[in-house]
Amino acid sequence: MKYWLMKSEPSEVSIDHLASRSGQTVDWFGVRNYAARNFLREMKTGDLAFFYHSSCPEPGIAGVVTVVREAYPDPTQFDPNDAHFDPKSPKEAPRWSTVDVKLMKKVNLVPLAVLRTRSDLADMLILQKGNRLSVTPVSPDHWRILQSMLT
DNA sequence: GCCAACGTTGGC
DNA sequence: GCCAACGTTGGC
Repeated sequence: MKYWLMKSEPSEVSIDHLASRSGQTVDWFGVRNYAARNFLREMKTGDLAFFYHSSCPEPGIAGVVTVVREAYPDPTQFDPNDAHFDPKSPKEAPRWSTVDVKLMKKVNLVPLAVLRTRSDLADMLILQKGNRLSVTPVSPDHWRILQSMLT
């Protein structure tokens, strides 16, 4: 089993949106970056991920989710009315994938500013300068450390 | 709103 | 294949 960190803008899908959905499940639509997409395709049912709020007043880890459906074509790439429409994505070989994730637990936000104070987390991908990947792997060590910080 | 960093596009 | 231009991300 692997560990991940997945960014979402709370104005699009927040941890509370997820909690209020039927089955507390949502599909991770809209990833349009090849490196992030490749990580989505590596995910297996049962993998765990931190749900991270980005591009908002207080970015940070807001919850834990688990993968309940492995990668399948992201339907929004074929919808001309969707902001994530990709006219160049071939129907027979869809460019973009999504997975379904289910809420495990909501936690008290662990702010990015706190993550940055931790020398034992300094090499997390999310904390590297210029990192913009919306889906990143998390090492078992980092996962364990972060678990102990969640309340 | 600013801006650094990065990814993608497209001309050559 | 190079690289300039452009668009996007995302923290601050």
